[in-house]
Amino acid sequence: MTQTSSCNSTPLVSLDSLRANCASCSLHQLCLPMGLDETDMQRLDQIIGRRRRIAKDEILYRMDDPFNMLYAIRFGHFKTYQVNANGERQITGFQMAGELLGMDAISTERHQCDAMALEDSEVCEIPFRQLEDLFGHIPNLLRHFHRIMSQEITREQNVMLLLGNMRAEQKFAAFLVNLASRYQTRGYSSTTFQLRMSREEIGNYLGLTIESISRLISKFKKGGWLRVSNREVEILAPERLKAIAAGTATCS
Amino acid sequence: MTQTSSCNSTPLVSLDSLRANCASCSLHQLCLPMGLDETDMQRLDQIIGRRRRIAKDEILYRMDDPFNMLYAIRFGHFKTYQVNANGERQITGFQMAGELLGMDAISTERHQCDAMALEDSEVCEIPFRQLEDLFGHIPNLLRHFHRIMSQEITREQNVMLLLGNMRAEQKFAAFLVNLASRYQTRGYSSTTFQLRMSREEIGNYLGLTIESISRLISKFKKGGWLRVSNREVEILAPERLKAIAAGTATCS
DNA sequence: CGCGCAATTGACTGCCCTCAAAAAGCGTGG
DNA sequence: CCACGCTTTTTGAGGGCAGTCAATTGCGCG
Repeated sequence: MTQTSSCNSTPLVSLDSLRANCASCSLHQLCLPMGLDETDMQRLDQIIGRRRRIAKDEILYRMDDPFNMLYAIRFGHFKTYQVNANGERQITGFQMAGELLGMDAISTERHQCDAMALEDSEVCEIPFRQLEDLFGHIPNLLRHFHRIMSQEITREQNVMLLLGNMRAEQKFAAFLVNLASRYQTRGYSSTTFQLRMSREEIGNYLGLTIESISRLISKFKKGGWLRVSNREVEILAPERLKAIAAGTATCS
Repeated sequence: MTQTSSCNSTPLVSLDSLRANCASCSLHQLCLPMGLDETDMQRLDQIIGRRRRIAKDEILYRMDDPFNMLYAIRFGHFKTYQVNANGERQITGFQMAGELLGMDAISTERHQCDAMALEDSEVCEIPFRQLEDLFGHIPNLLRHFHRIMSQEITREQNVMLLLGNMRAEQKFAAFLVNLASRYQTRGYSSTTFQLRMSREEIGNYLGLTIESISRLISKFKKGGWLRVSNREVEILAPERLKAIAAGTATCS
C-alpha cells in the first residue's frame, strides 16, 4: 500500500517497476503481446500506462463509466456482472491472469458491466486510443487483438449453451472443467486449485441458487468425483466430470 | 437460381449487379461501411466478393468449417446455434439485415456455430484477409469493426442476463422488446412485424419449451398486451412489455 | 377433402427454488 | 485459549414454475 513515493521522500520502488514490461512478464505468451517480436513488444510497453493494484472486493470499473482503458490481468481474479433494473446481478464471467477486461465498452465508449476483484489483484492499464494507433504499425498486434475479441464472443456463446441447455449438475461440472482447463493453460494443476469465488457467486453465474451449488458439491463428493474443503477443490475423476459436462453421463 | 452467367451465353444480369455496392445499399448506415466517405466505401466495395443468396433452411456455414469470410446480411434473417455432444442445439442469436455473421470464427479460423437462413436471404461475402489489409489504410473502418465486435459481446452478455436471471414471462417480453427495437432501427414498425422464427426456435433461444412459449403468447393475448396470429405480431402495450422485460411489472 | 406439420391446451411430474434451521469458518477480544 | 458474533455453507422440508407427456386444434397444401 505504501509502494508509491511521495514527492519529497526517497521512492520505495523505482518508477520503472510500476511500468509494464511485457517481455519480462510470464504471461506474454497468453496476453495481448502474444507472438510479437522484441521491438514490437517494447513499443507496446511504451503505451501501457502503469500497473494498478486492485484490492479484494474493489471495483476496477463500473457500468456507465467512460471507457479509456483496457485492462490486462497480471495476477488475481475478477468477476464481471451486469445489474438489471431491479438491482439484481448476473455474473457474466470470471477472469484470471492473462485475460483482457473492458472490451464490451468499445462500442458505446462506456462500460457495460461492473468488474470487481475477487482477491488482491494487479492489472496493466492499456490506453485504448494509443493501442488503436499502434494497430496501424503492428499488424500482428491487431491480428491477435481480433483473436482475443473473437475468443470472448465464443466464450460467451458457450455460457449461453450452459445457461440455456444444461441441467444443474451438468452446469456445475462444466464450470469445474472450464476452470481446470484454464489453470492448466497457465501451468497450474488442473486437478487441485482454489475457488476464488463464493458458492453464491458460482450459483449466480450458473443460474442456480447457493443451496443448489451446495447440494451439488455434496453429491459430487458422495459420488467420489470431487474432494472439497471450503474453497480448496480436488478433482478426483476428471474424465467423469467431463462426461457429465458433455451430457454423456449423469451423477446417478 | 439462374442468375449466374455461363461462359458462352448472354448474361441474364450484369456481373456488376452481383458485386456489392455499399454506397447504393440502404444498410450502409448500419452495416460495416458506416461512417466511411465515398472513396473509402469504394475501396471496401472492391474487396467484397459477391452477393450470395441463401434459401430458407439453407446453411451459410457450419461449425468447424474453415473461416475465410465474414457475411453482412443484405436482407433476410438467420439463426446461429451451437450443437453439443448430444446433438442438442442452443440458438445463440437471431440476425437480421445489416448485421455481421462469422466473427466468432476469427480466433480459431474455424466457425464455432452453424448459421442457417430463416427465410430466403442474401449476404455480402467479405474476405477477411483482404479486410485486414484494408484496416491499415482506413482507420475509420477498423474503428467501426471494433465497435461491431464489441457490440456483439454486449449483446451476448444481455442474453446471459436473460437466460440466467429471468423468469419465463420476463424472457419472452424481453425477446419481443428486443425485436421491436431492432425493427425500429431499420425503419420498420416497432409494433407490428412478422416473426421469422418458429415457436420452437424462440423457446430454444430463451431456454424454454415450445409449450411454454405457446402458453406465454396466450397469457399476453389475454392480458391485452399482444395480438398474435400465426407469426404476425402486434404489440398493443409496448410500455407494459418493457416493464415486464425490466422486471418492474408482472403479467398478473 | 385429407394429409402432415405446427401450435395450443390440459393434466401431471419433477427439478430446482424458497424458507428455515443448524453447522462450520473466521476474525475479534477477553 | 476459549467465548462470542457474524458470515458462509450445509442440510432438510415443502412448494411452485416450467417441463413432460398426450390429445386436440388449426393451418397450408396437394
